[in-house]
Amino acid sequence: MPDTPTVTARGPINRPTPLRQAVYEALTELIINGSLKPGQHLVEAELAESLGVSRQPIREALQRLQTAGWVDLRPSQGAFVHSPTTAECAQLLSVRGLLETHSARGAAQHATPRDIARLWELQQTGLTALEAADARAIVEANAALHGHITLLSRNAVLAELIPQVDRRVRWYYMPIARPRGKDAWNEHARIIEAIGEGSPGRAEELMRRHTRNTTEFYCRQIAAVVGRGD
Amino acid sequence: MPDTPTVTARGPINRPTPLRQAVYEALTELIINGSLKPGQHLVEAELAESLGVSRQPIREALQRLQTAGWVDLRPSQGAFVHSPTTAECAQLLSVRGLLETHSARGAAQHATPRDIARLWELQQTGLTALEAADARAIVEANAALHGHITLLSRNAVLAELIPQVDRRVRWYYMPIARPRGKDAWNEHARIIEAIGEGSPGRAEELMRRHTRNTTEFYCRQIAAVVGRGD
DNA sequence: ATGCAGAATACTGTATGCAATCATCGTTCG
DNA sequence: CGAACGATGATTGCATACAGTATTCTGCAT
Repeated sequence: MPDTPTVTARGPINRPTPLRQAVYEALTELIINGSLKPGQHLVEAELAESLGVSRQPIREALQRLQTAGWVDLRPSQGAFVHSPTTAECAQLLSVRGLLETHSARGAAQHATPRDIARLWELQQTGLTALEAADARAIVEANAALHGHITLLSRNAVLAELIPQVDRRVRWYYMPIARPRGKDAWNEHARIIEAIGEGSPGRAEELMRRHTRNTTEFYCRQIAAVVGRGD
Repeated sequence: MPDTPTVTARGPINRPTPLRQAVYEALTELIINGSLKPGQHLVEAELAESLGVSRQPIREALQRLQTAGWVDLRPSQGAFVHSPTTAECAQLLSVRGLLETHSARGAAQHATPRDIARLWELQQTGLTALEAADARAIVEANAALHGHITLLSRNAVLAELIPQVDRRVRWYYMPIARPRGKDAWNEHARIIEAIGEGSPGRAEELMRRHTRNTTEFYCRQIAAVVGRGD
């Protein structure tokens, strides 16, 4: 590996991680895993004590949580965990599909053989998780694969927008939806092939169909859940 | 008008506007109009004194400015006005086109005759500004028209994402680009017609071409500016 | 003259304190 | 008995104060 210099270019880490960022991540985690339920009133003092910090980092984290759509911040009333509506979730899914379709096109235009190899690795990780029927690992592998495709599109704006949308989608659907299973990963394989061939149009179309399938899959599950009065 | 209840539903305003929001808006304005230049180091204490508030509202506003892409916040170093690259701007344009295309489709599905009438009003405002050759008014009318189409799509996620992208685009291009002129407004008219007919596919395609034209128009101007070494 | 080491400075990150506002509950009047 | 009013407790909004870190300047050695 001649491209391994004397100092492996680790990211400019070692920056003292600001407390507010740790708080931000802690709170998103608490929201995603359901410790903080939708609509719940978040009291700054409680969070501060619970996390062992002062109110200031909490407040700064809440600002970012609001713009990311995790909480609603009402003046003089405080923060409330955002309650997504069914309509909003459908919108999230359609927008995510749109953005991912675009990123697949970009990936097909910019990917190097090395990138493709990495995609196949991630695909294999997903297949392994699929065999083990490890739902958590499947979701994670799926996010990793889609995330890497976005990265390959070399589009900073997409890379910034998609995670915001994607995390919210996953947060809402995780409790009620099961991963799609083998079909999805077959579609992944064909998308990777198209990207590897450098066929933007083909990759775009395949991704469009893939996200459409995913959207329909989830919408059916929602309809079932809502239908039985849950 | 039977839908006018005893209490006209004015938005639940009159909430004491938090200082942090005023600061947020003041800073975006300062960035857009160039008082704060890209790459400039924003010192909290200076901003605080300049705006006559303490550092706390400044810090909270900076958090939101970061997630909105206006500033880069480096740990232990402070806030710097974001410096957009040419590549990033092209990406912003393409993503905006993507989102607006989607919103045009949604608008065609949901718009009422009353909504259409409003669109024609906005169109007329734009034409008036065009005749008066008032660049500022043209840009504003354009934003108003596109914004209303987004609103008609009844898609909260789009309504949340597009302004973020759009404002950054306008910020970067305003100093170097002139409005497109009559062509753009002819395209607008045809888009409104398609929305009025309730033809999602047609509205989508027209908007796609419109945004593509706009993107190319701006990219040519950039190339010209960069080409002459400015 | 130049490169480096060390201290001084300036700024950010965090904590705490106080005033203003909102929600809740008990009371009183119609 | 119901509804409006007022007091009280809790919570947010803002300001100030202190600690930690990065940058810069100065002086010295090479």
